[in-house]
Amino acid sequence: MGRVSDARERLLEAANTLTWKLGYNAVTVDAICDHAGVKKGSFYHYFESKAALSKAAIEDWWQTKSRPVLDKAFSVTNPPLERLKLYYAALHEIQVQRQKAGEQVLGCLGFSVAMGRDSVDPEVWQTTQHVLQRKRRYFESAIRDAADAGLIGVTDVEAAVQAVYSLFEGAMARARIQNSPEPLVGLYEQTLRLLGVAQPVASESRVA
Amino acid sequence: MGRVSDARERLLEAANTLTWKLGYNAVTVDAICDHAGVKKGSFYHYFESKAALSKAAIEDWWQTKSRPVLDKAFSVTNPPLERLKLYYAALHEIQVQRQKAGEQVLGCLGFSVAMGRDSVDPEVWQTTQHVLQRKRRYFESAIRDAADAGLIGVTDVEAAVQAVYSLFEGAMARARIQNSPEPLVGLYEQTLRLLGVAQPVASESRVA
DNA sequence: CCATAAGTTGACCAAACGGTCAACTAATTG
DNA sequence: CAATTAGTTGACCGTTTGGTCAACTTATGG
Repeated sequence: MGRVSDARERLLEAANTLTWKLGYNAVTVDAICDHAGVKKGSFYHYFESKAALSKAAIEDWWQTKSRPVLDKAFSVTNPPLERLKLYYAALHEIQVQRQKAGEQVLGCLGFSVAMGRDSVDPEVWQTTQHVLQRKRRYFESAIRDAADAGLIGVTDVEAAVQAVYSLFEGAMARARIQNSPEPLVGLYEQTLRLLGVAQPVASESRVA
Repeated sequence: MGRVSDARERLLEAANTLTWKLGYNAVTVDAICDHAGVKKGSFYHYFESKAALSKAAIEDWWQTKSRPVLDKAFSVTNPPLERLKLYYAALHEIQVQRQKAGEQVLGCLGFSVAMGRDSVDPEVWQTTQHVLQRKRRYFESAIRDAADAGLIGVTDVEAAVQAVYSLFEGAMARARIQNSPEPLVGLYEQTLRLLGVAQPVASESRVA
């Protein structure tokens, strides 16, 4: 009964687009409404508050944007290390496409919002934490699989997971800061180094 | 002539303390004034705008907080790789001390502000970019020195610098997000892996 | 000792903020 | 074809925002 509308979806999309670009605090309810072509009255018909919208938007982002890319790259049908390679390639491609289209390189939405911490609504922040955790598990499982298969030369697997994930998020964050996909180039090769995998062109190593 | 005052310094300090914690956008002029014990009228006696204060504060932060730590750790009297180790140890110690004091782990001020990009005043953002660049040069020079001394097993030094820096900033950012110094643990050992330096306990490596 | 420059104050402003609401419109379905 | 229900609208509210200002206070140096 009653009429139907996609205003809710448009609000979610607008919230993510703007938050990705500007961060949580800099995005106003008015701006989201303008971008979605929805009047403020309608906004509060769909969401209790700006924080409630943001929570739903981030969860939606994860389900519709992040997860599909992760699921595809980290499919267990791919060899463990190949999963990382595919994921890096996919993200690099996304950023390159954005740049070609004259848009900005924005890195990882969840990470950017999570960086806000105290200036972000606690529930929204918790949502980003949850999303980030789920993403990290893809890395963990791939690296554990690689370790089980004897593909990597690492004794402390947990430490390696942490390092690979830090390297990845650091590179993504720097890509945002520099507005360029450049920090993502060579990420896979560097990850192999962290994992103690010999490079295509082997290099000697000495004790410091 | 006229009277003297340290209000300017108090404003710089307050701006950095609050911005470090809350980010650029979430910090208000009123909050800075309250924290500094300065009335708003006085604020605009010293600074043209919030952006002007932030610019000056970040530059002050670099000169008084960041640089001294960097200069001490990256002193050329230390062996190249030891410089990185000392710097990581110093930062880790700072965060541990903060935690012990019941305060929050906040990572790198400049990086957090730079992540804001579009929501930050352009001149303020440029200032953080400049500071971040200067910090990165410390890494670069240490790693180049290590390469020249034949201490590392890496062919593409520039790529190694990028990776080490990404790993470092990623770990710092994650420490902020998790409110814990934990991601900084073992950073040096992981950096050695990136630089192709054999670990204390050597491990085999195979081709993937 | 007093002129003057430097510093301080609180009241004030327009704009922007998140949020509310009662009235209105239009599809759906019994 | 109602009656119901979901969706829409724009005016409105209190608060907070960055910023202004004229009047006031106080150390200093000539």
